[in-house]
Amino acid sequence: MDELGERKIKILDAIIRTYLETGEPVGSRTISKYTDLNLSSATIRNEMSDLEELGYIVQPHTSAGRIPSDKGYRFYVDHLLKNKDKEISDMKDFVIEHTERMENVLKQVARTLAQSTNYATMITSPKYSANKVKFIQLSQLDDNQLLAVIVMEANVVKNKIIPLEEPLDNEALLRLNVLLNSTLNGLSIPEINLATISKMKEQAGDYSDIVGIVLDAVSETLSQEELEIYTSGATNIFKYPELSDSQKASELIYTLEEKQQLATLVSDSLSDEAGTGIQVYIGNESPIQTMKDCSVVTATYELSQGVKGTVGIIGPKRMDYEKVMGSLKELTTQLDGIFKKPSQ
Amino acid sequence: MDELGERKIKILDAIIRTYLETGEPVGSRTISKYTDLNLSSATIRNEMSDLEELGYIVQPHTSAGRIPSDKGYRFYVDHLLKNKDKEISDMKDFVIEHTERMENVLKQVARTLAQSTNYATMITSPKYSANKVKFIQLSQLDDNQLLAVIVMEANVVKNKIIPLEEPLDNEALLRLNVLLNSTLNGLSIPEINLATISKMKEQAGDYSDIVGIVLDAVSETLSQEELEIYTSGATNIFKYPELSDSQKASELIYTLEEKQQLATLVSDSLSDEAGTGIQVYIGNESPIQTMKDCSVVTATYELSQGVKGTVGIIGPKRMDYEKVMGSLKELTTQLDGIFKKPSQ
DNA sequence: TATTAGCACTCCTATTTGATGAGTGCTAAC
DNA sequence: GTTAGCACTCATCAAATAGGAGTGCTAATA
Repeated sequence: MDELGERKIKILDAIIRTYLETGEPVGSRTISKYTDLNLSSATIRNEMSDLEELGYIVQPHTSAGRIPSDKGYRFYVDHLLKNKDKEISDMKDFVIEHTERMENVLKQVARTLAQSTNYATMITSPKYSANKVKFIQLSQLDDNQLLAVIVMEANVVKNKIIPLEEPLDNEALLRLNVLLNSTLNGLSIPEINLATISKMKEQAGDYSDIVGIVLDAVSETLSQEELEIYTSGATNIFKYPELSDSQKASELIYTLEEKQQLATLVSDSLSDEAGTGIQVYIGNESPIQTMKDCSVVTATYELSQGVKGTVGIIGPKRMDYEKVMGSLKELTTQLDGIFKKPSQ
Repeated sequence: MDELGERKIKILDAIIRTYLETGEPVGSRTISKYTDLNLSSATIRNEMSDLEELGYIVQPHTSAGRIPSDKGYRFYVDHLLKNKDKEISDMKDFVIEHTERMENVLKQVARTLAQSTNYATMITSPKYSANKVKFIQLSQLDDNQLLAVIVMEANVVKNKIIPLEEPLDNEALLRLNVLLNSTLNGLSIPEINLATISKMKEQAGDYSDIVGIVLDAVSETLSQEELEIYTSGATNIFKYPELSDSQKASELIYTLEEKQQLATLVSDSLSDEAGTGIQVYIGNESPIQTMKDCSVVTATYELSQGVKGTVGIIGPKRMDYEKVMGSLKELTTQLDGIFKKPSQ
């Protein structure tokens, strides 16, 4: 970091900012005019030569201007980005009806974010692992089907239909319901362990096998922990020529469409370290191979009680980091409010 | 149709089949050798000239071979396609776990179909409008929230959380449950009309306002009738050069990602006319503007009792119609079985 | 010593040119 | 009615060419 003098830093900053705008390699003459350093292009050339040797910029080919390397971007993001608190005004299109199902809210968030940033976006459903069981109910659907309804603290409702050999009588159903609720309510998923289960089976007496089936279904349902991922704006990548060739575009869009790989961005991002909850992956820093020519910025949004999700933006390396990080910060604070009301 | 003699038809057939394979304009010499007509290229040329005048084929430019026009493709699909009952063997990769939630099954179907055809695919959730209410249950979630669970005949479960001013006592809850079930069970959505509703409110007595809220919620939930559309294999279009340029690819993928426009393919397809339930849109025949360079083949799958959905394949005009239509026919019959088991 | 002007050099990009070849349309002969 | 022959068109490709942006180096300058 200190290997750079103040002047070199200014020049690097200028190079990167110019490149972010134009996407073209930037030459010494441009910098000479762009900055207020009042230096001739020749001097700039010397400095640029140094910067290249230090690995902050690279030349796509001899006699071309310079473009930032991953290291350059990294330096820019870490040290040069002024986190001027973005005018919040232009982010107010994040007014989202929060009466809808969560699924729709998340889709809408992804879409809005994609439209306002012109990058591809992703958002995951929140992880409820720390969430507690609030209410369980078994009902006799018909002679050989049982319906289990499970409600978690955050009002997330899950259903499971359980096939049955023969119908349960009313009394048994009642007993099971009481048993399930009294035992499981208030427990989070990791807290439902073998001991709890065997104790329940014991108490169920004649119906222990049914309890077994039900418990299996319940735990299966709960631990499904389906990390839903929603993406939007995949086609925005066509706005950036450096990502638009068939090969790259196809791979990238495929990754966004198939989604599983995106999950790797989540776990990393949830292990938040800095204060902001914002992570930036530049080029090969990303765990996803097909995104080596992209930058990915992820943020963690947190609802109540450790219920966390991830929202991310995928764009070219020369993305507008300032705007993106501002948008994400803004969004994550807003998301908090959106989920206050009951939703499925 | 009868404007074409037998020989012209044979030549048109040969042109189209050759073009489907190669994607290149096909010349008179190729046809002269390819067919068993034993005609010289010169004769073929004359015939091709006629075919062009009649609008079945076009020349991309002077001194290029001919490619089929939309009219040509249409003729091919309507008259030349031998519906040889495809060897079913190679379609057996449609083994799908049917224990999963329907949403996942549909996603999986779309994915599998995309992989096996190398085209983009879409599938809609089935329309349950003709489906009947099987079971309704209200439960007291906590002091000011009611949980409504509605199960339809096909075991589709819906939940709705209803905010409440003050808790209901147990007896009232019981009465409401009985009332709801006895009145609504067995009714399909269109059958729940104003008369039914006002009658229910009457019977509810003191709780008529609560019944109102519940009914609103129920009907809202039921009529949500969200036509979910799932797509897959969007990036397959990059396998066809004629669709791969940035502009077209971007528009197409956007349409597939945003999905609403795809709904227009559904309503049309549901108004089935031919016996097969398979519809083919060639180029501009499609209601979707961005698909003017594509062909779209849709099929209607029908579960029990008028519960219908649409599955479709989007590819280049020179798609393998035989294979595609075979796959769809095969798939729609198989889908029938897949949903037999309970699913959410 | 740091800066700058000047210049040769590199190499990307766009444009031109010409050769090639596939394919056609037409005419005349079979 | 069919075919051979031939002139013509036009996309495609490769090589050649010119232009220009930008560099690195050297020598002069403050």
